[in-house]
Amino acid sequence: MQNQQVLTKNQKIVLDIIEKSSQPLKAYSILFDVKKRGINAPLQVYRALDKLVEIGKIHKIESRNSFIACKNSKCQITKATVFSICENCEDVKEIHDHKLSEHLKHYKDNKGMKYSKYNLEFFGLCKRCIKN
Amino acid sequence: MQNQQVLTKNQKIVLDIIEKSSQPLKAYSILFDVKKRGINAPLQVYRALDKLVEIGKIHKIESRNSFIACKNSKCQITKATVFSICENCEDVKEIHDHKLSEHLKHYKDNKGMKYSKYNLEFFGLCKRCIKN
DNA sequence: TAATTTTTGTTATAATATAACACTATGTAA
DNA sequence: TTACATAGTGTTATATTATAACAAAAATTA
Repeated sequence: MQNQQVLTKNQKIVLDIIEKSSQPLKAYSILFDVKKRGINAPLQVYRALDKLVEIGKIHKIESRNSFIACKNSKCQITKATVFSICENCEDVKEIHDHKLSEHLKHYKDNKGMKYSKYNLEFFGLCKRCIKN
Repeated sequence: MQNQQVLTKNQKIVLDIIEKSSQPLKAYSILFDVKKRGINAPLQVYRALDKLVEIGKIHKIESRNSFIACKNSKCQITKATVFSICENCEDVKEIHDHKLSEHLKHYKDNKGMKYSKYNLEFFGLCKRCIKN
């Protein structure tokens, strides 16, 4: 199972930083944080990020160029992601909605495409930001 | 109606390039193309792109940092976009699926978020690339 | 062991996007 | 018409995001 794969030193360091953050982090902010742990160059971060995305430990929030840990350790959702993003405070949460996933997973168009992956981002205002 | 808004010179030039392309274009490739028409700097392109996205004439493909014209001139879909992307040939198409849009439009989570927008990108292989 | 693959570290650079400022055009309202 | 506000322009500089290329080290495999 790829999700149980052994991580290398750099991959662990980067994952650790991301998992400790409740919110998505940007590559260069990760770089800043990991400099004290011996990672010096952007490429070292990007390589770790690529791998972590590939094995489903983290996801990329495409519209924000940032990375968030996948809390759902059991199911390897590397291929089907749904996020909610508050456009005011930039709070991001991963959504796990069975009905929605089923709907998307089984989506077929009439163009003969074979889908293997999707990414959905909802934008709006979170509870807190609606009030203020 | 904002979709019938009068466009400025730069906005028209940029939109024209994007509409003539069947595939999404990147900002700097647009810049290259419009240099002969008097647009010299990235910012001029990005400003036009921002506006065109805002009024729904074009959409940004977030995972590709590229821009595609909205063919659907009647409905101003600035807020609800669905794309299919071939990971081999990078062919991108906008999907208009009533059932899917309805489903997404009415999606509610239990977090109290108020959604105003979404973007969905499906990835896979197109008909042609499956064969080859 | 040797061969192969993966990861690392490093420097340099490419690609994507915005800040700041002065100026111009356009719209609006007295 | 004038004044004011708003939106767009042109420009230079710079910030941010991401990858190419190469040599060396580590891990894997046969």
